[in-house]
This record gives sequence, C-alpha cells and structure tokens, in this order.
Amino acid sequence: MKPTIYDIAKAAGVSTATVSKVLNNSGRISEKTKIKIREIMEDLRYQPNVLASAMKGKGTFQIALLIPDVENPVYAQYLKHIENRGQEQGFSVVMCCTDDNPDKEARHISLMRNKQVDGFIIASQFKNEELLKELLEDKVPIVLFAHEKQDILVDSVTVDDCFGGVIATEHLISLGHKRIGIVAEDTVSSHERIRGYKFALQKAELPYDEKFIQIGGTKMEDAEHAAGKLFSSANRATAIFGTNDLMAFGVMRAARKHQIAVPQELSIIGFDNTPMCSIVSPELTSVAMPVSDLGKKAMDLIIHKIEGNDDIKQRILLLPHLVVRDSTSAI
Amino acid sequence: MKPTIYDIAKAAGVSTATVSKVLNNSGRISEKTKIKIREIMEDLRYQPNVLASAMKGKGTFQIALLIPDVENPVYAQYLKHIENRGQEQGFSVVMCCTDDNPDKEARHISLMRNKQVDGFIIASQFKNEELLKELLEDKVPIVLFAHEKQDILVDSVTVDDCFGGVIATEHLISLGHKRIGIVAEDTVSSHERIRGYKFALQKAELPYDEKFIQIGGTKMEDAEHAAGKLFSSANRATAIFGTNDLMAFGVMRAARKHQIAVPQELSIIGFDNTPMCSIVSPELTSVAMPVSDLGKKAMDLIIHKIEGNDDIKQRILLLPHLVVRDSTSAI
DNA sequence: ATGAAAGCGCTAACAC
DNA sequence: GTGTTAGCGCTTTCAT
Repeated sequence: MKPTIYDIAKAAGVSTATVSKVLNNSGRISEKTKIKIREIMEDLRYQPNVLASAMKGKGTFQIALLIPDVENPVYAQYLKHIENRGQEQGFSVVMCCTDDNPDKEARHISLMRNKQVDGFIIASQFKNEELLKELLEDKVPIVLFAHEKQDILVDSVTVDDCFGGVIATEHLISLGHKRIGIVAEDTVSSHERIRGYKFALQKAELPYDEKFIQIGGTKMEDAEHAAGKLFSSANRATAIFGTNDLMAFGVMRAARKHQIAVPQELSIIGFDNTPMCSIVSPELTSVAMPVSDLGKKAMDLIIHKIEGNDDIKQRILLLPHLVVRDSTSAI
Repeated sequence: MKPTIYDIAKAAGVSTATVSKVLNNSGRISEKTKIKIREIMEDLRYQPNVLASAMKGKGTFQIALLIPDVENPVYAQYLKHIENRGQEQGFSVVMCCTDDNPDKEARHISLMRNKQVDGFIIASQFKNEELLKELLEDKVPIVLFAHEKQDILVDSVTVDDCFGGVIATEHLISLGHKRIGIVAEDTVSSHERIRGYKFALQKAELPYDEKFIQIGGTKMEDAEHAAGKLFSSANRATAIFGTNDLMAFGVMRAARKHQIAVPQELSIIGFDNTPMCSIVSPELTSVAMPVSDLGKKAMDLIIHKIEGNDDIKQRILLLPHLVVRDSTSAI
C-alpha cells in the first residue's frame, strides 16, 4: 500500500498534524523534527494524495481546457502552450473537445465541476451564454481564450485581430498593392481582421470595394471557390488576404488552377502562422499570434483567479506580428 | 454552497446511505423513494462530488495521456480520438506533454499518481524503462500507444508499421517503379516501415540496394537534404518513400529545387496521412493509420484494465491503409 | 513546538 | 427497504 501521513507520523513518532505541517510548511515546527520527517518521507517514498487535500479545500490543481478541435493546428498550439505553462506552475490541464457543440460544452462543464477542477479556460465559441453567466455567478474561475464576449463581464486573453488585419494589409500596401481581396470565414475573429483591413485601406487613402470581399465557409474548398470568384472579375485583385491560413491555402490552390503565378501575379497572405506555412510552396506569408505568450498569460490569469484574487476583470489583448515568407512580393 | 448527499437526505427525510444507493443504484430501494430522491436531486441541482467518491476507492475517471508534442499533427490526432472515446465512456483525459524528455515523463507520472488518475496511456517514447517496470509492478494500469516495447510485458495498441511499409512499397511497385528510395528518420517505427519495404521488394523479386536508403534527422530540412543526396546519384530512384509525411514533404521540396516534376519524373509517398497531405501540391499519397480505431481501442483497453481485469496482457496491432492522391503515378 | 480531534462528501458493511 | 456507522487521507483549529 502507498504510505499515508499516518505511516509517516507513526514512523516519526509524531502526530499527523505535525507531518501535515511540514508538508505544507505551515505552523511552527522545529528544524530537527522537520528534517527527520522529511527523511522518513523519502525513505518510505511518501507521496501526498492530492485528492484528500483537495477535499479539504485546497483545490485539485487541475484546470479544464475547452477547445473545439485539437486536430486544428491553431488549437493544438493553444493547448501546447497552456499545458506548458501549467506544468511550470504545477497545474494539469484536462482536455475537453467540444466540436463547437453546445451540448458537449455543457456536459463537459458539468462533469468537470463534479471533478472539482479549479477553473476553466474556454477557447471554444461557447454559444451558451446562459451557462456562462451561471458559472460566473457561482464564482467559478473562468478565462476566455482567443475570443471575447463583448457584452459579458468576464476575463479574457485574446489576440488583437483587428491589429492583425491592419498589419497584413499594410504589408500588402507597402508592396505596392492597391486592389486587395479578402477571403474570410464568417466568424467574429474574421470580421475583426476585416475591420483592420478596412482601417488600413482608409489610412492609406485607398478605396474600399465590397466586391473584393468574400465571406463564406470555413473549409479550404470554400476558400478555393471564393477565390475563383475573385479571379473572374475584371480588374482583379493583385493580392489576397486569407483571414486564416486555411483560407489562404485555398486561395493558393485556386491560383494554381487558374495558372496565376504566386507571388509574381498574385500575393497571398494568411493568418495564424501554422506550421504548414513553411511546407507549402511558395511558403506562405502569415500573421503570427504570440501563442506562447497567450498561453502563458491565460494560465497565469486563471491561476490568479483561482488563488482568490477575484478583484477586477481584465481583457488582455496581445499583438500579433508579421512573418514574411515567399507568397507576397512587390507588384 | 453546493448541496451534498446530506442536504438531499435531509430534504427527503432519509439517510445518506439511501441517497448514495440511488446514486449508484445499488442495494434495494423502493421505487417510491427512488423517484422522490431523484426529484429532490433535480430540484436542488445536486451534483455528486467525484473527489469524495474517488477517495472511497471508486476512481477518478481520469486517465493521463503522455505525448511528446501536441503540435505534431500525428499526436494531435491521437489525442483527439482518445479524448473522444473517453468522453463516450465517462473518462476525462489529462494532457501531459513530455517533449520526449525523460525527466518530464517522470515528473508527470509522479504528479499524476498523486492526483490519482486511474491509468496511463503512454504515446511517447518513454526511454525510462526502470520507471515503466516500477509502474507495472505497482499494478498501475498502463497502455502503450503507437509504439511497443518488444522486451517488456505491457499492453499496447499500435499500428502495424511493417505492413504499412509493405503497402506503400507495393503501391509504388504496382505503378512500375523499380528503383525506390527511402528517406527516414531514425526511430523504431521508421525501421519497421523500412522492414516492410524490404519485404515488399523481396516479394516482387526486386533487388535491395543500400544506396537508396537515407536515414537521418526528424526535420523536414533533414529530409530535404537526404533527398538531395538521392537525386545526385547516377541511375536515381524513380520513386521515394518518406517514412512519415514530414519526410515526404522534405522530399517534395527537394524535388522542386532540383526541378524534378512530381509525379511525372518522381513519385513520392508519405506516411501518417496528416491533414497537410491535401494542402500541398501535388497532394501527397500517404499511408493512413486508423487513428480513430486506435484511439478507441486504447481507451477501451485502459478502461478494461482499470476495471480490474488484469488478466492477460495484449498487443493490439491495427492495419494501416493506403490513401492515393496525386504525388504517385506510373513511371 | 506539538497533538487531539473534527470533518471534507461519499461509500459500504452490517444491523434492523 | 432503510439506517448506523466507520472510515478514505488529509487539514486545521484549539489545546497543551
């Protein structure tokens, strides 16, 4: 059997209270007994049972991470860096894949509460606002990751999508492009990125033209199709901003089919800087989120809340940066 | 405060034992009280505390999954399907990224044991055989995933890499290729795949030639470089088998640099069938593991062990299949 | 500086 | 059918 504090106490000829105190180094214990107890713990290979201590209110040191789909490299990155920081801080992360399905979200949340995780990092859309509010009311530590709820008082760590749209567009503009198309999926983030695009155009005093904007499905095929439309119009765009890498890959594929040379005849830029960017040819220029910092911030913030600092709510917004590769060039 | 069985018991005018019994529907309880108690639970939104029940030996319904790096799409897939099956069976998965670092492996294992996870699915190399044996001795439920230890008595769920090598090679042979190169990383799986390659050659009575085999680093650049060597030799290979997709991408890139047309002048086949296969151009033919089944089997097996069936050890070997795309063609 | 004891929320053996 | 009760392994007042 695994030894318990009782075994240690008995072996050391002290009470369990004393053992517990050296374990948490709380209370006042003489150096001597402290050392002795530590030795005995080593000898017996004592490992405290986190469950028991959790039951006394110390927490499980686990947080639940809700994401739609790990297979999506963007989310895999989130997970990686969140887990990584958790590891450093002694917190484990329990994976909850939601498939963007509100029922699954609800089930996971409920299950995780029963399992007494200390908090939640939510990186899925989380349509169920009722549930979210309920959690917030129950003072469950929550951090929204990579998308905020504009209308709810909740902590969040996100990337500044609008700014990302700005730098992507400015990069293209600086290369001399004036007719810049967009291929986007219909999500909040995408719309923010498009907002940045408009902003940059305006700043450069370039006209904004609806016909350059294609908003559609989330799959590469959707993007491919959308790009096709963009190509067929007269006076077509010389550059296209895909609001995520997958969109951009769809555009690349369409260009190939239409025999349009990238980047000579068409510049393409993506968003997310997934590992695939350097695998395709030409390598894809993309806007990179500071995923590692995002993950770190999110974990730190949730721990902060777990430790009882339910002070002020905060929205942390990190800035993305540009990674120039071979898919963009001067006109 | 969250209600406990006590609250339920009091509200129903029964003892906690009765409540516990309807919770686990064990023992004999009259339909009437059963219904009544259930109602009260609903009303009070009672949620059992898993920790408390775990302390009584019922388990935490958590399993720890050790993988080297989630960012690698292959591992992300494993995670996805394992989590998925866990969800169906009421088990959560705790993520442990090891970076293939034995220290991290050991730390995770120790931490997870303190947190009382019910079992481990290990999908990282796990160099630390001492530790593994120790766990096995302690009767900790363990399933090795995607790589076995030939010399240790432990359950495992893996794909038949050798067979994968066979079908990849046979595909190439059936297309008329006779000089087939290999670009591989130096891992157990890769060597198995190469073994399959040799086997297929032999079966087709084709000569095996050392000079076609390049074994090197795990990065795409390594593969690119290795492919370069393969190209420079006289009477060069007409097809190359990359023992995983990344290797194959490296080969594709080298081909592009050397102006060798794929698949017209060179057929390329990968292994793992990662999502990237359909993003690159030409789309990559690859050997696909039945990841979903693998994940399911692994989860089912670990649950089986957790439930106390420490009967016989088993090695489950699933067969991969070929996914033909555009990177391979007749000579 | 150390210990006794109560109890976290639940389960299960045993009693009635 | 239902209740009593003794813990699971730990923490934490409150005594001493």
